[in-house]
Amino acid sequence: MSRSESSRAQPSQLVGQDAVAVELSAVIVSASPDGPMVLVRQPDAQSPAALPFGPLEPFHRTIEEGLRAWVEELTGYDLGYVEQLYTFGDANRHASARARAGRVLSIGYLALIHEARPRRSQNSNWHSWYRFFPWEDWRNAEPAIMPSIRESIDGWIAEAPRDERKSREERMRLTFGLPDERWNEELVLERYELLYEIGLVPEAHRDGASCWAPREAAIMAADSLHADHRRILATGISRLRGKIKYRPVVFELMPPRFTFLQLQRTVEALAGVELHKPNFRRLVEHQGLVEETGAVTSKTGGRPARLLRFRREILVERPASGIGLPPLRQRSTSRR
Amino acid sequence: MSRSESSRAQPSQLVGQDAVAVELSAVIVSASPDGPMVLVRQPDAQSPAALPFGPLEPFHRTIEEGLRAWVEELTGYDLGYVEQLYTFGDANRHASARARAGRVLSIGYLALIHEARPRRSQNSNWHSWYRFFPWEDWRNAEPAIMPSIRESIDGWIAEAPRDERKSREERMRLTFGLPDERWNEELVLERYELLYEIGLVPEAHRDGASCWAPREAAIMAADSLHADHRRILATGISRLRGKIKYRPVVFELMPPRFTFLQLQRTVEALAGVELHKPNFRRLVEHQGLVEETGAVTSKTGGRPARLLRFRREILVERPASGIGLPPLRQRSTSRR
DNA sequence: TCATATATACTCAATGTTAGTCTAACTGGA
DNA sequence: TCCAGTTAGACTAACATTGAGTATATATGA
Repeated sequence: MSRSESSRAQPSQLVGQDAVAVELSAVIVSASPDGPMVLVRQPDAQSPAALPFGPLEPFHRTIEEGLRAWVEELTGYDLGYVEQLYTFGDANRHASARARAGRVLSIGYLALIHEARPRRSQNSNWHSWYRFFPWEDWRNAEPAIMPSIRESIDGWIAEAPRDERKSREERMRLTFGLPDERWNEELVLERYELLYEIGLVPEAHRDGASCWAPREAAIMAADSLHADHRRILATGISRLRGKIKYRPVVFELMPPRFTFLQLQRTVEALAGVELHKPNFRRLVEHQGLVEETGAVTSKTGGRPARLLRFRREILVERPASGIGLPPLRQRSTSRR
Repeated sequence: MSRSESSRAQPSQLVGQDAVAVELSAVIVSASPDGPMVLVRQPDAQSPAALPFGPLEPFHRTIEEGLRAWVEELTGYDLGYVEQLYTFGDANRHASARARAGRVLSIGYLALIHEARPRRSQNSNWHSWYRFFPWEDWRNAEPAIMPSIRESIDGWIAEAPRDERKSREERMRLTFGLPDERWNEELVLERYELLYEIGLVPEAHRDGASCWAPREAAIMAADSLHADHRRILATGISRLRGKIKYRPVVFELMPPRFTFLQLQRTVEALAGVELHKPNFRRLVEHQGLVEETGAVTSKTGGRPARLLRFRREILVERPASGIGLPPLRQRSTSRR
């Protein structure tokens, strides 16, 4: 910080800095009967699995257009709904940044599509996102991996220096909700970051972060991804789990016609929690999010279900309406 | 798009691209009795006013650290609460990008501070953010500038090609809430973008965008800012207005001790709408956001008010609790 | 035909919200 | 000293929303 203030603050001074590589990565989500899926590429057996990504090129008119172009080229998908997630730039979290001692900015995007269309590339595959975050699926019961996570975190808390112990306990309680707190499904990124810091995910060791846990402890069923792509994916899941509550984005994932239960199962799959059926129906009806097509389907097993369609008009009527998961509502804590 | 897929998808390919300049800009907000303030710099009489900004440098360990360093150097403020807003990269919205035909990425951050501390730099000044967005302050009445905005937009709608007319009308209704819809205070960015597209803000002409309105129509009391800084500011206001509803961020702007009414006035100033006093008090009390200090103050005019302090514990108890402005609650639209 | 599975409708208590009114405690000026 | 003005703070009734449960309808398949 030696140069004078005024000489640095001018836009023209921006030119001379070291080259920055900008990488665009896409969390492309779809919903299948088996749960929420994310598109992952593995160009060849040597490379690690990765989200579809590519560098921002000079001819891309906007960042989003650059992302769309890369996804189209790599996977054949023509994206519909797209939103920017976050720009990451930690030097040490990116292999190629470490290798060339430069900086890589990683701009993450979230895209939602109907899975129906065929994919072009042999290298792209849909995976349940719970493959990468097995501790995030609480639909049926506590995930099988939770006890071992809890045990590791308990160890990390126990070995804390005295002054840090309480804050570690609180961080565990906040993110993983244990033992007395409820599960907050939106804190996907916060949970991942905690596991990363402790060293329970393999990429923490790969990145050379100073970890509490030994590399051997970091097995975990969770597969890791190229660079910071698992972090970007966590950001995408967090964002989507939050957004379905106040914007009608689920419908980007639904087929043109669907039943109430299909819609509920999709929301549950995304949020990783189960919902109360009658209340869910009432909410969706009450908000004017759907309308009947008149058709019914008998493929559901029992009584035939009405087929619904999304009321696109709602987007201009009340764009703020969403699905409103009950579990996240605030508990009042009266403190008179 | 000519090179083969696999050769482009590797991280090592990121190196060779054209230099990208990365600019970090800060929307630094504080609350004064006169309303919400934002820190704006004007290095010299020739330069346009700008948010504090500077390039990302190789020695910045993270993007956020780079931002903090720039703000510290330019303004003397040591930022507390900071969050990333968005990364902008439209080629034509940035003067220096046009000048050198390269790309400028603009990463915007939002920072909240107590105004109390003195500022170091002569070039930095606090301005009400409504100076840059006079149409956003609906606390007392409809802003004085609204009629002329409405008139211009009406003209833009009237001159639309037939097939586009309806969508223009809906866009106006959504963003500016007229004539029948209610005002949605969160759509700051959407409103600004509409005004930009129509050509009612001077920077649209400066950027050479193809505008409906002639340059002369774009006077508007609103002062413009360097590059896309007014867009970044709009993003920051939108984010903050949304966030006070579900996170206790207002308290970052409050002094250590404050009265209920001070808190309410601050929230109102940020949101640009007025609130119902008894309900606001009940909400804040009920959420456990504050506790009494035991002290009172008589400086408020009438009956002495109790001085409150923020309960920091709430951050670990329920980080999701916020102030919850009534005007944005959803209206039910029953459609049985 | 009956068990079973799913779809859909209805109920009810608890809780939260909206929009008010009413009272309390201070200041400053007639 | 007393009253008008001003702000603080308590209370309430009407209404809407939510959480959790139960009951009924219409399919399939043994």
